[in-house]
Amino acid sequence: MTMVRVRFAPSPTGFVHVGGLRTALYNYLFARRNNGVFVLRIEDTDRSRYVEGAVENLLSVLDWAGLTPDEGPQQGGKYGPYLQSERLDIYKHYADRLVQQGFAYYAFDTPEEIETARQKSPDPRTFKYDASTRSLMRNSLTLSEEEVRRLLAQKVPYVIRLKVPENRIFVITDLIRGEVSFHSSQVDDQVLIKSDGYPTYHLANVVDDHLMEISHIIRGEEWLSSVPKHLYLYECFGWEPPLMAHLPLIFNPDGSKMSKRDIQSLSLMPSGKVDPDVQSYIQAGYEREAILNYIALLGWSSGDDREVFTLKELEQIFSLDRVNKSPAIFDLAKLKHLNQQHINRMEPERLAAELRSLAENAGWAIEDENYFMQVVKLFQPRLHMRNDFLTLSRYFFEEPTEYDAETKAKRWKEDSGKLVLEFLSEIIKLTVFDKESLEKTLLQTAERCGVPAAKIIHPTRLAVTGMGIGPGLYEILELLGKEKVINRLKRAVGILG
RNA sequence: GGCGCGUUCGUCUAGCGGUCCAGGACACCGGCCUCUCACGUCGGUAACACGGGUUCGAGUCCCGUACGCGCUACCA
Repeated sequence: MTMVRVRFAPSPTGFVHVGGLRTALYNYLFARRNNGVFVLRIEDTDRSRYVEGAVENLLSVLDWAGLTPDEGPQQGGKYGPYLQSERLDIYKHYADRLVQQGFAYYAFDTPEEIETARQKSPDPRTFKYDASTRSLMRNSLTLSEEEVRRLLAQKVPYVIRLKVPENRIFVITDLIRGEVSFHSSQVDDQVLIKSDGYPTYHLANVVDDHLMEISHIIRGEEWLSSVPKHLYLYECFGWEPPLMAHLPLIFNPDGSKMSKRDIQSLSLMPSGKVDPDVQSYIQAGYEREAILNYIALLGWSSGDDREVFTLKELEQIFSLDRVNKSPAIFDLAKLKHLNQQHINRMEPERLAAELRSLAENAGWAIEDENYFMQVVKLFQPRLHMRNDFLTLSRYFFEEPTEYDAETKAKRWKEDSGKLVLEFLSEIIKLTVFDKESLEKTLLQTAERCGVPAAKIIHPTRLAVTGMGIGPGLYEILELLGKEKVINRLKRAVGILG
């Protein structure tokens, strides 16, 4: 059994796509599950699409996700370099080898000439540079040897094209889709080396996957159609192709492809579209584990009824044969649900640490660690997003300056001020200020005044927190402490009447 | 247009010929819990694209149609 080696091979286009992150995740999980190696290779062979900082961004997102490569531009490895732009001589070497062996040829046609040929062909829509047309073009198959030598010597721009044979059937056994076959008549003489000397994806990919000893290719379905070219390349080189698994695509809620252009700024789901940029979700405050968990579920399921998984758990149970074939639609509601689930299951200490840095970044001064911890515990079960903590728990750190108008209208009645003062006069006497005695005191006060407990509870909550929602009142009061509670009640009654 | 892939509740999915008048999750609706909001819990609405085969029996296998998506670049 040979070593499992997989790769994530993104091209740095400026941002990491949700689908790209899932591809990285699946590769990572497959490697971990099979004690294999996870390779990161940067496919930066398109100079026209070069984006400043794209590689750094990619690296930082992977790092954030915890999908650390075993080999890659940062960690190195014996199969490097891992940036294709640093491997140009390798591709050239292999392309030349194909030309020498007659599997590929030089083509000198300019884009304009090809366009002209297309227009003059019987059906411009189906025109291809292939076995049926290459004899009409300017290439080393139609030109004399001397002419070819002369053109090369004169540095006339050229590309190297793969000479795809006629009447062949290429069959792959995809790990997810089963057998898929293609007739060679539908594949064109793919450019291998562009006129700028850079390789195309197809050449670089095949060469690198072989040289880096990749055992399984796990990538998006958009690549399925180009597999025959790749298979033929492996054949020409005399190499064994890796096993392949083509993943279903991820779409917008309206069924369209997730595209960066669909999104204006950060607003999610403007019109049946969803932001494809992973960075947006990070910035929006989603939990790392929740995002990974969610995208893992887009195209894969565990087989039992469990859906909430940590990365570590996924590493144990992920398998390619539970990946399905049909495309998935990205659903923010489910992401949010999983986000809440992950916050809920987090170790309180860890959540506290996360929330503390969040709060401190927002300018909060946290003096009492233990107090902060108690507040966090109160809110953990009711946080859907960690950012909500800032608005929901603020009254624990500063006195409310405003009182929610809606709650005031609904809960603060004629007698509320009086009842709150009654309650206040009782709790002032308390020597033990815990939730049990507070509850007992409140209930007794209510009974003494002949009103339902709710008539005191709600106004008190509003007075102390400024809000109508939140954790249990007695827990809030206990945690705030006697002094603050007394001050706030007095102040609120003065303001609310 | 050509080629390829896909099609189970609104969404993610389970299902690998009978145990499926189709199960789970999100969302939605209702109940319980309860001082509120959540959490939790109980229940409800809701799907095998269509048409032919094969078979004693099809969501499950085959063919066709429709629809969707991908590829069809000197982009990946």
